[in-house]
Amino acid sequence: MAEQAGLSGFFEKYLKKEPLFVSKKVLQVRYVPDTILHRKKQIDMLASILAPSLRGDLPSNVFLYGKTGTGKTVVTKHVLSEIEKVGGKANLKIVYLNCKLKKVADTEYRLIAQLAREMGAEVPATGLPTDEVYNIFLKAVDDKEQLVILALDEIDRLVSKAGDEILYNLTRFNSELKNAQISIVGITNDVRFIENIDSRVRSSLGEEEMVFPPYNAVELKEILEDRAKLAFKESACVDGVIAKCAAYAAREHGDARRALDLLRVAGELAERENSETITEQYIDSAEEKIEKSRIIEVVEKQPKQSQAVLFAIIALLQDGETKVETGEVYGRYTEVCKTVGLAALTQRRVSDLLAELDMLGIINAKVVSKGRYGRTKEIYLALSQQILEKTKEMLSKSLV
DNA sequence: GTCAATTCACATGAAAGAGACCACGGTCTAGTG
DNA sequence: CTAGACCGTGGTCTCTTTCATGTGAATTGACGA
Repeated sequence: MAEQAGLSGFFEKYLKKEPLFVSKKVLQVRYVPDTILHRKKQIDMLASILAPSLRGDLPSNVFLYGKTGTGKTVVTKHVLSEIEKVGGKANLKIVYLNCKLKKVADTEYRLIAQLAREMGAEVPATGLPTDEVYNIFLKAVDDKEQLVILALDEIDRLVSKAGDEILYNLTRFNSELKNAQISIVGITNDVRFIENIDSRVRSSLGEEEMVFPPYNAVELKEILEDRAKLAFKESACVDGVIAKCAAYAAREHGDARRALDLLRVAGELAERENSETITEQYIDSAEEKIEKSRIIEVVEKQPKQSQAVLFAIIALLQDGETKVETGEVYGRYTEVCKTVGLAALTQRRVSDLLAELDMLGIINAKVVSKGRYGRTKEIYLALSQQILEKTKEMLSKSLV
């Protein structure tokens, strides 16, 4: 009974309390703000490149470069939606696709299938030959006279998985279409992306190029202030909180997305603790929380084999070493497999799994040559002690 | 002492196989009028 | 007669294995000073 009273007391207090957030969605990744700060130049440029589409002329293909959280996606979405608004005529079709989305557009087949769906055709998830899907797509597009602007976000992911043939095919579309025309906006995080691409494709796809520089701390601060005004009730943020947030994110190559995440989580934490204001201390906890949940989530999603490899690494490193080598890991890994009842993979495969873990930022691996004693990867864990404990706990549970 | 050859312990690439999934078309089966 | 169940074929996708080739510097051994 006492517990219930406590609970209803809690709810009452919760209701009485004025929420910190006015609008949480302003801080979410998907949110496209009305005014985009510090990207005026890019917006103008992209707009002027794409403007011919309003008159029914084919715009040049564009390539946008920039690290994560530098506003590429936001700018693109913004410009495209403005174009859609102004040129609301039926002969302009705008498709935005994120190639990173698993199961949607991360292979050649899926991308084309998804595009075809966007154009109103029905395509099964699998089972058809790829060129068949191409035909369906072409037919759907060419159905009527129209201009299609294709925005492909994180296109580098697609190419790294599916090869650059697909880009070549995309550029070829226009010559096979009678009624419609297609213009492509490619967005990539990888600055060297275009260098590694077939030259035929390069010239036709990269007619125009734009680079998005990272935000610096001052710019980040202004962006955060702008959003915070909308997101929180007045005077929710203590002085210096936003600056700190910006500074944290600026350290990570000026990633605005991360800065916003940080602010949002800090707000949530503050709210949970019934704090009237967001103080700097919440930013610190938010930073840790984000990191922690990111790691745990990533590790959890790994396949069993990969988890076993990570487990082996952790086990080895807890034996007192600060670094381990591929060979040692493989040895330990086979033992882990034996005790857990998992079929052990070849060393070749494990080597790839290690590379993946490295990519995910869970371990740091660096190739070193030790002369006569061979060439190997030196592997360090990239986790703080606290996160490590949690990860290990999770792993041993999941591996049983 | 110097220099090129050797050697280690993997890294890195390419190709191909296995197994899960799925669409499509043909055949079989049972239910219906 | 027909709708639905049930194959077989042929396709994609992911994860692996197999086979090949690459690689950077410590070590070695030949050589000349």
